[in-house]
Amino acid sequence: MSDVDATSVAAIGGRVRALREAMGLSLRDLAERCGVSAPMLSQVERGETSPTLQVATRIAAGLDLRLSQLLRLDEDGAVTIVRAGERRQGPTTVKGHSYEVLTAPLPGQRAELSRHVLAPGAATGGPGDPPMHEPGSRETALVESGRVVLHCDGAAHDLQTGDCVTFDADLPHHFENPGPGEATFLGVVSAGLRRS
Amino acid sequence: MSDVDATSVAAIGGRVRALREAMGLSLRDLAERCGVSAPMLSQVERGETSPTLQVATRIAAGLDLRLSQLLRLDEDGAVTIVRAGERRQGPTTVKGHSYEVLTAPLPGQRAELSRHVLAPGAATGGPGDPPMHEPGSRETALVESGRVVLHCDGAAHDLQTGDCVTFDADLPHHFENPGPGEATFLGVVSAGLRRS
DNA sequence: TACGCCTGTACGTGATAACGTACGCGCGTA
DNA sequence: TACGCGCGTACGTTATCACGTACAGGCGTA
Repeated sequence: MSDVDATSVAAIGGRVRALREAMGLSLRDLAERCGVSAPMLSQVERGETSPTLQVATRIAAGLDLRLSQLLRLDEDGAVTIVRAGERRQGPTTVKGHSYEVLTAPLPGQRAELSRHVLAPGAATGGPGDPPMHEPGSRETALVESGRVVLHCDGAAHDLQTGDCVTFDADLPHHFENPGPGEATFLGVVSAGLRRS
Repeated sequence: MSDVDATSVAAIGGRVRALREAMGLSLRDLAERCGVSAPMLSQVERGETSPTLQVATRIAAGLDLRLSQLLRLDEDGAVTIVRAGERRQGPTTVKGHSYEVLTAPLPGQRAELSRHVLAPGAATGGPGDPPMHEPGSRETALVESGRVVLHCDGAAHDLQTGDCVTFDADLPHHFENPGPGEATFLGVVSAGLRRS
């Protein structure tokens, strides 16, 4: 049992005890309600053993909960906030293009949101760039201000402020700003087929 | 193992196999990712055994999920039917809230982008609303202007202009604008994970 | 003060989870 | 056609879950 697993098992155990006591039940009371023995419940509450999913489901039921609800009480990750000042700045490898990633770099992240700024005449890349996204990725871009041209798989698509485009991100693509003003757009990249 | 428990164990097993195959992984591939043996994974997927919480947590992690998310994919209530007479009239179903969907309503769309506007004091829904997204859905919201409070699964999260939040969209949630000014935010909803 | 009851935990035992090894099958290629 | 590889599952063994029984401690009451 690794440290992380141990923490998880112990956390749910403490939670079960807290909920049982809040309901004014003894170990034997809860045992009767959920069909799990009292000594087993004691071991679970003290973090001494990891119950099977089947037993854990019955314990949760005895507490008038679904198992997913019980687990959620001690999980992190259901809500993740990135404050305005915490955004990750992307490296500026191309002159006139800067971007920042707005979403957290977490495994549970299934869509990455980023904002790009293009100076007049600048582009996010070039025609020869290889695809930067895994197979099956899709991208949606929303032009917030200015004018942007999407080059995707050899074709050019002109986009005005407010326009929204979705395309296969695993094809060679880049954006450019024909000017005359600065252009900004939001990019939403969804994980490839392997991930969804 | 009672009938109900057997159904639950078998259900999650089928779900694990569906997700693993959708990710293009073999049993040995997933075994490496999550630190559970391949024969054990095979037994779990075939419903032959009930894994402990500790092992189930590791299996979920190998699928880039928290265990509660994995469980929710097969919980009752996953099928949501909106009867014709119950259809929510867009765009303004709640006073002071209006929104527009920015992405095209196409089958291949894996992230739906929408912009919401909330007048001071208005909300996108209420505490009693059922979850409107399928199990496994995730949502990202970027506050463009004003101040928004996300209520998700009973907890309130305060968001200022420029803040970005990602959360489990299959949990009961709604946004509200405490005022004093108008608030706008972009919403990105990623498709759920169900494969059957 | 002593007894009975309730409570949580220790312990022994049987059942089963979990692993490592090996097998069978199918497919691709030389 | 034969061989090697990848894949999923069978099987034996070990570790641990899960239970039943019993113990220890505390509390209330006669």
